[in-house]
Amino acid sequence: MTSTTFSGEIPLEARTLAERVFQQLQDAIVRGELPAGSKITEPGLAQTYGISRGPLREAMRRLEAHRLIEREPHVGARVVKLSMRELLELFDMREALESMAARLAARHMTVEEVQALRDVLIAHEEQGDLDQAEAYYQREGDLDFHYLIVRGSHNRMLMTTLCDDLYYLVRLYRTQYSARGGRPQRAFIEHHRIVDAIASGDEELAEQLMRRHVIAARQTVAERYAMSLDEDRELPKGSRKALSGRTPST
Amino acid sequence: MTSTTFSGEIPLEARTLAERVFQQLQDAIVRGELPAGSKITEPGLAQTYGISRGPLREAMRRLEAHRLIEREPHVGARVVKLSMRELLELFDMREALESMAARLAARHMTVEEVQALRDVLIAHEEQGDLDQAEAYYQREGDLDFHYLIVRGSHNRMLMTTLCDDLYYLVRLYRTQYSARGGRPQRAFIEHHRIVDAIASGDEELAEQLMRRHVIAARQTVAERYAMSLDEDRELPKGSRKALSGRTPST
DNA sequence: ATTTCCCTGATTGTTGACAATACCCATGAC
DNA sequence: GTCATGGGTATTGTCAACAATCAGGGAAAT
Repeated sequence: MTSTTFSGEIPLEARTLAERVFQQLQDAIVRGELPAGSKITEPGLAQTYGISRGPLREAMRRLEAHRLIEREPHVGARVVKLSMRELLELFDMREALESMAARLAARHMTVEEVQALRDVLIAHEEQGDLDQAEAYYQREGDLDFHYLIVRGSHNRMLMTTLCDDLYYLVRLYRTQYSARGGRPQRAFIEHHRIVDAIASGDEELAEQLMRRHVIAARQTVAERYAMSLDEDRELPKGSRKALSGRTPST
Repeated sequence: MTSTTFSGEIPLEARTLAERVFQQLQDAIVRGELPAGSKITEPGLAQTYGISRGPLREAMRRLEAHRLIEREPHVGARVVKLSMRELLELFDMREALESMAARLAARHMTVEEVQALRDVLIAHEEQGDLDQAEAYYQREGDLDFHYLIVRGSHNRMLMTTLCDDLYYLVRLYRTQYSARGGRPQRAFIEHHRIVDAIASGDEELAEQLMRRHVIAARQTVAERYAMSLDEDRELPKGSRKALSGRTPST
């Protein structure tokens, strides 16, 4: 699979060069092929992708707007490097927006959409039992769950903000901190409760459950970070492998 | 005042052409000089601003990312036209993000920042009493209030999303529907209560008050819209002057 | 030895021209 | 009269070359 199949919108095989290279770069960044913090040089990338600098610069402008790269005039661009502070900020954004999405989903989702949501949950669990090491699908499956809820909100602005912006940052973070899905069983339970609330049309409950779900994930990340700092203090010269292994799925 | 003085970030006199024309276009769209729905042609704008199409296209790509224009490949771009549905979606986004901002502001704002907030409120009220017809400053003053709270959240991601994206859409809506600030006295009261909650560090209350504040504004818009539809039905051939006059300030 | 200055190389910003695509309107067939 | 079809024109997409700016290193002065 070359393209992500994630963005929901049909790729339409990208009618324009700038569009295509934008998607390719977005994917490359999120997958870690372009490492976080690495410098991006226009002639280099232009040659790599076999295009001119014109469309490339337009693609970079879009990446900049999506917060995936950072530019400084006359100096250059680098792949964004999420600090822990920014990661926690991201969780606050998700708490606000996804809880709203859950409320709207409880209000607007059709029975077919709710069924699709349950199907994803089931597939997600089977995948998790089947091959726990195959974290890639789990990660995507997890985001697919959240993604379906956001779509269920029937709020286009919310959809683009979350799916086109924030979720790519989430994936970038998971790549950057090599975060494989953690605390799966608890997340599964929470997912089920959220779906039930949505299915029963209980807006207030759906919002509240999603809010706590995101908060719990945020807290786990914060605690793991504090722990990694403690380890660093105990082993002052030790190689710091930040937040490796497992971080919570949401 | 050429530049908006609103975006908070120091303009730095825009080191690059693309940056400058982006800000100019952003301002022109929000102020209604480029009418909503009007087509944008690249050679035309390039000549208008005296630049080449290269930087112009980069600026347009940024405007597209900020949802101020809409592009279709090989066809062209037009200034976005906010439908009532999208406007209500915008209010949902604001409810989610600004209530979060208010909570974070109650947690993080310094006493100096709270004082600046009170100063803006006072100036806002004096302006409102002084010259009620001078709606421009009132509009900006109102947004400045919300803007300061968002800054007080000390969450950069929230700041850019609200101040760089959503608030420009709010201003565009106000221009598009020629919405002069309405229900001022009630909004004033609500603003004061929000500030008091923030000053006392009551996160829960600040969030809740801001949420209701946005919801009230949303509801007023929705009611006025329904009323305008009724008028249209009573006067079937009548010229429909959508939502003219007064819409709520927030 | 350290600091300052300048110079060189490379990268970014900008431009104008060329190619491809889509809209518009006129022409013709039914 | 209405609809399909074709060419002309304007606009968008892309490219390669030119100008402006910045980073790094070396030489000279203190």
